[in-house]
Amino acid sequence: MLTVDNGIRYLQSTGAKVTATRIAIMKSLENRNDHPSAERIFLELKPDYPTLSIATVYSTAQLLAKGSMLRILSIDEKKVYFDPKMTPHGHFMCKSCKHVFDIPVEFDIASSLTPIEGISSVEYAEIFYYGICSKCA
Amino acid sequence: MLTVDNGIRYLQSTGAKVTATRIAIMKSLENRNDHPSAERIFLELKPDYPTLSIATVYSTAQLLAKGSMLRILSIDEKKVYFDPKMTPHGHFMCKSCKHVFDIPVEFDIASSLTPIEGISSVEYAEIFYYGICSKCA
DNA sequence: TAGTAAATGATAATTATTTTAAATTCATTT
DNA sequence: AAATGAATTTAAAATAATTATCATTTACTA
Repeated sequence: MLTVDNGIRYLQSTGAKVTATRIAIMKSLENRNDHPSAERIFLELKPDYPTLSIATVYSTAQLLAKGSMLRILSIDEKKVYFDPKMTPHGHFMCKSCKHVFDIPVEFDIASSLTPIEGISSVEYAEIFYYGICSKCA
Repeated sequence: MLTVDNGIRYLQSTGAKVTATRIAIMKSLENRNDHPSAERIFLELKPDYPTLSIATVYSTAQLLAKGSMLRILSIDEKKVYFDPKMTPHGHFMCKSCKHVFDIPVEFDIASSLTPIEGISSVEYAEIFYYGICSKCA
């Protein structure tokens, strides 16, 4: 789970530096169950961190994703969404308003994949559902 | 299934025009089991259709997707891939070489989703696996 | 086959993300 | 506590995929 504490431990374990900016980004991500874009994180932090650059949001997210503390969803062709909730679940995106909902999944997706010719290793899996949400219907 | 004949019937059924360009694009997509990008289709057709514009590739693909003759995969955050194989299956993408493999799926993904608060209708579902392919391992 | 709405093609515009290079900051050593 | 060196941040420019624009062409209907 992504918490500031876990994040700091992860950074230290890899020799990366624990900076105020990284802590701020991790803090804004911990305990969320929505799926913010890079810009949203950037805008939320901007008031308190006026010198924050959006490039740093992207690079920190990639760092956290590498440590499995964050998932970067390519559920939409336009932009990427971050998901700090690392327990297994799927996602539904409303094609109209682009809102992303969490979806419970009963089966273990990644290990539902039996060995297949040409594939060496599976890191993770995603289930994406697309449709229309109640508000947009 | 996307064939030129089915595509023409679909276009006619919606009142859309059956143009030489659209037929060419459908022809290049029918019977494929790879996952070409817009640029790939464009480059493949360019020699025979020198005036083809990539904008037309995109718009025709969207048209075909609307008629469920094609799926537009957002498996990668960088670009979109077209998949003319409409029988249910999942996809694996190698994070290194970006190659996309078809993956058989036993269960019916879209209907595995029980009614959920806030969701009105589910159009389709995707399972994406990410990892490393044998060539890149 | 003339009229008309739709499609095409070339190019410009848009936008998310990455790169670059200089400036800053962190962690460590003196 | 100051100095050092490497990693990080920032601001801006670069990149690249997709979409919008609009003049021209085309397909279909009457």
